[in-house]
Amino acid sequence: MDISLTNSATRKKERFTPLDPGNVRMYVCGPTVYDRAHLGNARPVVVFDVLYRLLRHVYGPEHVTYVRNFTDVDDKINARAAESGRAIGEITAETTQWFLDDMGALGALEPSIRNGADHERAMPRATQYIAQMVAMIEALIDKGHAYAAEGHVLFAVDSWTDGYGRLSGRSVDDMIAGARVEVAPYKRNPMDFVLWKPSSVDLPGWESPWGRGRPGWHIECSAMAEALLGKTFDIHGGGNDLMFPHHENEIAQSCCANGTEKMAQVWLHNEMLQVEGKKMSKSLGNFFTVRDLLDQGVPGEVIRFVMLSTHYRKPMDWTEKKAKEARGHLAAWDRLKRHGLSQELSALQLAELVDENVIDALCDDLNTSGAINRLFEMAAAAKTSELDSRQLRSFFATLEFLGFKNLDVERLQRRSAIETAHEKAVLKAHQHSLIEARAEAMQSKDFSEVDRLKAALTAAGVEVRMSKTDVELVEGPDFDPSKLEDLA
RNA sequence: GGCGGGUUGGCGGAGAGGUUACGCAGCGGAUUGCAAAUCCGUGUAGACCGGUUCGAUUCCGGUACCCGCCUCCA
Repeated sequence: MDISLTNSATRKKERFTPLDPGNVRMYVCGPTVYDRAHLGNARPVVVFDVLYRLLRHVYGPEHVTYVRNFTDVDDKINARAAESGRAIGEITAETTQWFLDDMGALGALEPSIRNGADHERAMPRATQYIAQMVAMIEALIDKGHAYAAEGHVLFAVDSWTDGYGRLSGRSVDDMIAGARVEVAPYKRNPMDFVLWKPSSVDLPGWESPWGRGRPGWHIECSAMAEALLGKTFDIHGGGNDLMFPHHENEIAQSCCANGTEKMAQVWLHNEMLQVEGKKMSKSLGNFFTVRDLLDQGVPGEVIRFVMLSTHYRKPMDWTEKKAKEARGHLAAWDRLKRHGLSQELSALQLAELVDENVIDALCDDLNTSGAINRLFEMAAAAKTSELDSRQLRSFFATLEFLGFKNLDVERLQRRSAIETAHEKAVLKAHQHSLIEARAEAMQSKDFSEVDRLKAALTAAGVEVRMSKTDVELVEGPDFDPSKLEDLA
């Protein structure tokens, strides 16, 4: 069961061989916490969640470490605090929890250290690693890769011309030619980037050998990755817009400070997300967050399905139509589950029931759309099998493995759980009267009473499904129980 | 200007050098008191120009068009 992945560093699909199969280590760049995650932010989370699940399946959950940071020191956060008058810590804590809630709704597992636990440590906050950043910057200065100037510390790209630009396929000369970088007078080379910058009293800052200041962007990932995963680890992931400069700079910092050849063995980058064929942007008015969709009644599973239906290295287009189709598929599978499984699968069963063809698809450079196609095949076979058949159990185990646990896509539109329970009892009563009425009507051939009940139920937003032997009542999105009160 | 990705049937979207992708929609049928759900069947492809080959949508080269990044927006 070999995994192959397209390594951005070599631009080739390569067989994945962990440095230490006993501890496969992956780092994914997490959010800067100043606002709700938008849909584009969700893509790498979902993509790398699938990879995490695959690695756990192949190497064992206790042999995989997945780290994803929260960057909670950044000028965007400072700006947000300044304009809102709120405390920075309040903003970052709130936004961090939003992120966890929203990504959890998408079925994403929380990162963890090896044993599937220790989520807190696997989601490090930049502000908890300032000391490690300072130490790394000092090492860079000692080795001649960085210099202090006017309260700043800068990385000297000319000190590492062999390595700098290798990931993104640019040379320092090329970049200078079309440079749009800030040309600060204290920079030796215009491409030099900030490792540390001075903070005025009104900005967050930490004491350092270069005075009170704060870290530049990039250094937090280098420091946290080293602290939690070591100087060289297996996989580093993120959106492809991070390839330059963020990842390029991370590599420069880590390799030069640690004296290593590589920061990560494999670099993975997902393509960007579009909305209805266009880049998502505030100016086009097609910008929305994951929470916006959830609030509109689009469940996380639908978002996840749409995300996984496009390969991670291709642009992914979010469209209403795709969301609608995804909802339809999940709803059909939910019906299949209610009729096909008499009980939930145990955790023990889950791992062994995961379909090998789905695993094979994922092993082939994370071919998630191939995996979904396999799901359709499995569903077709499962449909015609007996109650609790292996096909059915395997199908739903595989769905759960892929992060689709709750297939009830209409649930967001319904009332709270307590109300739902009450509604179920009400519906049960109506279901019985409908069954009786129909039985009578079958004899008398007078269906007026059946039609009356059915019409009333439909008007109240209940879907009435009649089969030869049974009557099923399902609350639809517009279900309003009050409309059933005067129904006899 | 530099770097990278893409172009498949009405739509979405894969794999494979030669055999049905699949899904949605459409159409036909079965089932059904009606309606759902479900089942069966079915048409439509591979941007353009060359090359390699017995044979390419699949490999190689070129052209056109589209898109992203290089602007701390993932």
